[in-house]
Amino acid sequence: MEKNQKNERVTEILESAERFIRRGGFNAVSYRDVASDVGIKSSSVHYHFPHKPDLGVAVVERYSEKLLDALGDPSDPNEPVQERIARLGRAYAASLKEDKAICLGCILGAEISGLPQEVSDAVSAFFDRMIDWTELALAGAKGPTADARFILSSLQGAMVLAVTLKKPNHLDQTVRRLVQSLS
Amino acid sequence: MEKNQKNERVTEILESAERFIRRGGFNAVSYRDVASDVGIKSSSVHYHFPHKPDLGVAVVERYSEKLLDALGDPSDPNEPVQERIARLGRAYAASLKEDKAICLGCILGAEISGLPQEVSDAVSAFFDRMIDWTELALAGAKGPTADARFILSSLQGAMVLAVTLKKPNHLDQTVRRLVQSLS
DNA sequence: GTCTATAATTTGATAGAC
DNA sequence: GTCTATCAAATTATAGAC
Repeated sequence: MEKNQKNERVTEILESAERFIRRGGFNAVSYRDVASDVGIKSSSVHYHFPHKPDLGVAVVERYSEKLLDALGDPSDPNEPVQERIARLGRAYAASLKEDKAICLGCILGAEISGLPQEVSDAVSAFFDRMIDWTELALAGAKGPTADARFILSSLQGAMVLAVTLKKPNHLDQTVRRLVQSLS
Repeated sequence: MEKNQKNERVTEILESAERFIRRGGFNAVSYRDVASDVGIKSSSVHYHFPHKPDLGVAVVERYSEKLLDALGDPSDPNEPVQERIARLGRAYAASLKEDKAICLGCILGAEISGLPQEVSDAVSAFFDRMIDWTELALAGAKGPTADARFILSSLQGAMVLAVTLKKPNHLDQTVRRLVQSLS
């Protein structure tokens, strides 16, 4: 009953930090901004996350679990392969539209060589987990797009183009294209 | 003979700034870093580019012309469609391996909502030009991957995954996959 | 846990001499 | 064009009171 609520304040901080990062990258989040967003002082944020890489890693790990949780079981035998990949695409599309920002992994992946090591390691681990999920989802699927890395990186790129050109539909079209050529 | 060399110093500054941006994003470049990289003082950089958005826009525009120059004619009738797209892929792959950094458009596209307006406009214009080139290159090509935006965004995402997982080959594999399903 | 206060550094930017 | 000198603001981070 205590461990269950997982610390309310920490969650608020992580949610705020995630928003800032997803809009402008790791350098676009600051202790002051997060603090005033949450309604506390920056020193209080330092209490929970002493150094900035700590904050970054926690944001990535929380995001990773949230997303994989939402994706659910990749190998439900009652679900055709196409539907599994469509589900992956919908998860990205939903978060793109709700938050009007690209995937956390995508922006931090793009900045990877400028990140503190601990954070970049967490981002790599996130991608590894996404690849595992997608490989399971694909099972023995065939077709020109039937590759976990290809599907994932195409989705990442589609999000970048969607926000850059302000065409959120480009992501949906990409998902359709990827799914249709699976068999 | 004066206008031809286009100002040596300005070029050095832009090349340095491009390197910093491509490694860590727009906030990862600073007047001081660029200055010491080039061997001058930060105030001298301000002389050429008074405000940071000026620098950002100039970097993007130079990159855009450099890349489109390297790509050459998208509609040479002696060249099959597959070869045109393979050429596009090789251009990205070469710069990924040489500079060990992703495309400038990709990282700035990912950060787009955190950029100064002038810079984000320049990035959008860059993508528009790349889409134009690719549409011309595709002509009336058919196949599940025969779409300019799909190809471009898949390449962008492939670069992100390639640097994140430290697998530069992922980009080459993506190019192959995109090309093979064109007809 | 959160606050006030403060330190040390970095950043974008300007004034004025050469 | 480049320099020295300088600034105001922002940033990460810490010490200590409540």
